Amino acid sequence: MSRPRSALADHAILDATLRLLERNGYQALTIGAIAEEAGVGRPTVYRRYSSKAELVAAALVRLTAGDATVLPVSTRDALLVLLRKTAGALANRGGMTIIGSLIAQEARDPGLVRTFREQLFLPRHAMVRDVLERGVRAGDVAGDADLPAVIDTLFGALLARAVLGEPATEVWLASIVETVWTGIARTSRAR
Amino acid sequence: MSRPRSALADHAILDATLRLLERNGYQALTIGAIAEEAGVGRPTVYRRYSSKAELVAAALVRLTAGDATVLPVSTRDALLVLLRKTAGALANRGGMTIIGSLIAQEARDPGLVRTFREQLFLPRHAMVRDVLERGVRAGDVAGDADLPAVIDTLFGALLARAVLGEPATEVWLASIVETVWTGIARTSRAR
DNA sequence: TACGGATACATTCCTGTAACGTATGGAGCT
DNA sequence: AGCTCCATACGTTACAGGAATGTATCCGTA
Repeated sequence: MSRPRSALADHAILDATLRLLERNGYQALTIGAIAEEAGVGRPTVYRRYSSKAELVAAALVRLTAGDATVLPVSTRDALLVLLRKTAGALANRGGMTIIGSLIAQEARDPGLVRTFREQLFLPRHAMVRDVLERGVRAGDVAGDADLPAVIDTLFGALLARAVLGEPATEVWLASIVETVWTGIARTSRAR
Repeated sequence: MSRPRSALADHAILDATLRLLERNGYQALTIGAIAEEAGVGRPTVYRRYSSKAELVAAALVRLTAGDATVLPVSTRDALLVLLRKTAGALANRGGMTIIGSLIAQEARDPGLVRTFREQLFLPRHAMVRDVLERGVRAGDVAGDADLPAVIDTLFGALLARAVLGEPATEVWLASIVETVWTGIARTSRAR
């Protein structure tokens, strides 16, 4: 009734959570460290979130932040743009640290992992799916192509690269799209 | 020089480490829990390994265990077999828990992550690469195909599927190989 | 003789809550 | 609009509880 929660503290806490999550992963995250990083008292954090999982779930939602990029008309170029964008999110910041530590949490806290998938993965999947479906209608993409499989290979390549610890360079991104686009079978490559 | 270390305890410790690693991930792993799971005193573990990282690194080496499967002559079938095998290793046991938790450890312990890559990833990559190169020589695979990119898409698809929390069914495996093999571009699919 | 299991120990870290005094902003009145 | 009031948030500090670490000690054993 008399003093509202500080929106500034709200923001600082979620921000600090994301920073530390990228740096050290979920398991190494502590409420105390978050409070310190946010320049906030520890009770202030406990006042808002009753558990680390709840706090992280709230922080993940902020990470979505749809940029709404304008995509090229060419299906292939659109795929490249989307892939490049995701690669940026994975590499610049400790994206793989977040993903890895959350996946490892699956057995102990399935709910958190579900939030993570819904917030970070499904939106991107949907975007690629839209592009592919548009491609099918436009005649760029074969009508019998298995779209979910294509999406898995494209995003998966990013994951594989990150797991190997090598950066997703522009050249590499191009060859991934090229590979998926064209296939590798001799007979299918009209050159 | 009078009493040798018990090889039985050696085995039990490494086994217990792997079991707990699959179940809870690296960060949640504790020396005490390992000792208990192995039915061994805690000092017995400390006597062999001076740190958790060292112990896990030793355990990862045991995980390699080359089966040396006989591969089909058809390049495409060989890829499917290799993929299926890796999918089994990823799903049956908490493979993704191990991978995720180790990747999240990259910032704090790069050495451990390196061991993990060398022990678990590079061997499998090499096998796929061999199959692909054989395919190129046999004329199955286009000579200008980007082999590293192909490997990334194949293994990556497994990772993507696991991150999404969906099982890698036989049908799904087939469509991944089909997709990478054939490509998705309309003009390149000779049907 | 050194290992093995059991137990004990000090140390360190995180948790979750409680207490304190300070600051802040909405409600209600003039 | 300007004022006072007061419930409540805030930061700091402190506390008890739990858990893991790494080492030490004991005694039985190969």
